[in-house]
Amino acid sequence: MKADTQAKDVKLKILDAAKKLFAQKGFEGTTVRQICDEAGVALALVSYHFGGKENVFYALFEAFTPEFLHKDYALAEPVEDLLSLIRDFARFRLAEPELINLLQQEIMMQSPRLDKVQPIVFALWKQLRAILQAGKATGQFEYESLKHTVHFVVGALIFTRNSSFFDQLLQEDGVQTNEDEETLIRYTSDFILGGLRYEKK
Amino acid sequence: MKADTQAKDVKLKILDAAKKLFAQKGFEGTTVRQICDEAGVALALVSYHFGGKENVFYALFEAFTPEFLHKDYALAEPVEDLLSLIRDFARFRLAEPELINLLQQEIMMQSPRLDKVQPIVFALWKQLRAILQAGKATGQFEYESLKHTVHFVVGALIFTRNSSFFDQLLQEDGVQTNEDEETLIRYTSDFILGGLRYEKK
DNA sequence: GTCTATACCTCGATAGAC
DNA sequence: GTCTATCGAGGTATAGAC
Repeated sequence: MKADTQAKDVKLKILDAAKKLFAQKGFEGTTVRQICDEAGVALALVSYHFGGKENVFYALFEAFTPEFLHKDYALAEPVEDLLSLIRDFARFRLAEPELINLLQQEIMMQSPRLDKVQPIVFALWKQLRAILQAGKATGQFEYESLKHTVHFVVGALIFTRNSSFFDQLLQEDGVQTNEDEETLIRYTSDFILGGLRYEKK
Repeated sequence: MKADTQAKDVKLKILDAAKKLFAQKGFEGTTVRQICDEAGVALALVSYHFGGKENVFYALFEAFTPEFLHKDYALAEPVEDLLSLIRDFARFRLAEPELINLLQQEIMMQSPRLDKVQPIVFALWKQLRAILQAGKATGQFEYESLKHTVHFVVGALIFTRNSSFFDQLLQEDGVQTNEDEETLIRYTSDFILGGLRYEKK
């Protein structure tokens, strides 16, 4: 019992460290040593608990995959559904920026590890795709290419991040830092709905 | 003379191979051996011609940086400027998808190599930022947060790519493959201008 | 379960023949 | 200028003490 608890703590410490480092330096750019140092545990424990660096990666997504990915949007109200999806995704991105970051890297480089993670992302994007189709059918959304529109929406959703790289360039305006979750969601929804030519009633 | 020509060929072969591999597997995930194999040259030549793997990376961006980044948009006509920028970027992305890919990876993971490449990207985004501001001043663009809007636009611009990862999911509709450059540019412009609530005259 | 010490491999870079 | 052979550093994974 006590042993189990200790093990869980260590596993969690490793996962947290790996999440941070993978996002920062990529999977290949991160060493097991760095992970264990960051976690404050011995080098051997990654292999002991996970069976290798690669399995840490997979465990990361199993542990942190959000529940909303399994949610089924009704498609009866495409606008409402899209707003829900934007909100769900924005919240996940705010809660787990490193995971989004890492995922985006892996997608970009078509990593071999993607095979196992693909279903998770696909679930979300298939829903987005269905919502966009439904919205076009009801005449509420206007676009020509479904494929490209999914790209645009995903791009807008995923790229909105607090990267110091950007902030260097972009901080120097209205100084509206510390905006809350709801504000960010509104900005995102406004832009995307505009891109879909949805007219607010 | 002949020696120079040969050297140039080898350097170019290495750059091409590195471009492809870096985009595919990331900088850290690519080995010098892989680069040389892909280029069909001996292992030692990366060090001989470039002085190390890291310098191959920098040479890549010096060699392939597009001229339009140095273009100055007039800002008298924000809509026209934005359309030009979208067009310029889309063309670059179609011509050099690997470079965009690699750049995005590096940005995501805030790589130490970014310091030397940062100015290139900043040049473009600063222009985008200025155009968005100008368009808001003339009342043609409508948005609340400049910072987030830049994010959205960049996201839409950068994420539109022919990735087999996406196509798996998205190929199965109108079967409008092989659309040309102009069509892609129109889709992108339509979405972004919509997001900015620009009303076509 | 956790640690240290180490085996074994592959990395980037270079020396030296051609 | 280009090659092969090799060095030293640093990678992952594991054996064995505690």
